[in-house]
Amino acid sequence: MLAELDPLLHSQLRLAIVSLLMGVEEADFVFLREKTQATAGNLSVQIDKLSNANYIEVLKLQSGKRPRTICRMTREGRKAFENYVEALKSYLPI
Amino acid sequence: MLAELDPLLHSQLRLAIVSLLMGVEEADFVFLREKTQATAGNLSVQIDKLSNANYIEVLKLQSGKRPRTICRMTREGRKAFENYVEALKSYLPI
DNA sequence: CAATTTTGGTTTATAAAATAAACTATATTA
DNA sequence: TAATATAGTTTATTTTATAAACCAAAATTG
Repeated sequence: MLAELDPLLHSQLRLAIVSLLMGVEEADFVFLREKTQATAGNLSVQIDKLSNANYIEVLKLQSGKRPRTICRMTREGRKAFENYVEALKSYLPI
Repeated sequence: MLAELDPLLHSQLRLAIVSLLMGVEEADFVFLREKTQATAGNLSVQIDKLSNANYIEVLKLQSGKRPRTICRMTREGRKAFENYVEALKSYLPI
């Protein structure tokens, strides 16, 4: 009862990022910024943290065009999210 | 979609405190410390924050015996918790 | 086409939060 | 009665979140 809450996911912005990514194959920086309403700086930092933890995979494209940063969940990230959700349930009347 | 998460409740320890209090009429400091495994200092600080926000009501008894700090949810606190749970659902596959 | 603005970010500085360590006062025990 | 334990609070430290300042390339404008 009252399981540990993965601190990497227990943060509003990172949870939002992961929650969005769980629903799609992949999403880019601009999409995430618009959906989360975060500032670019904040989003950049949090994407890095998720990436360093290997919860998401980040591809930085530079194809003559403007840069494009594409994110997607890793298997490890999906597992972590599922664990987080289970852990959360121990706190909630669900 | 992706509702605001009340920062006062989106904290593992405070969420634990509130989650425990939601299940009972009242609980004292020692009970909360044992259940949450928090240090007394940390627990004390977080109880203060919840109390200052009027999410919980705190009674400090000094009846010749050792001190006894009793906490219980306020109506406002219950409402806040319910809102928080609803908001969380926008992030989760529930 | 040169200057300006916009886009898509990163880096760094600041503010806020969580947490533990140090401390206090009373009570209990040896 | 001296030592220890209990029930906390206060303060200092570490960590985290967040925004502001910055940068390079692309698009726009006059």
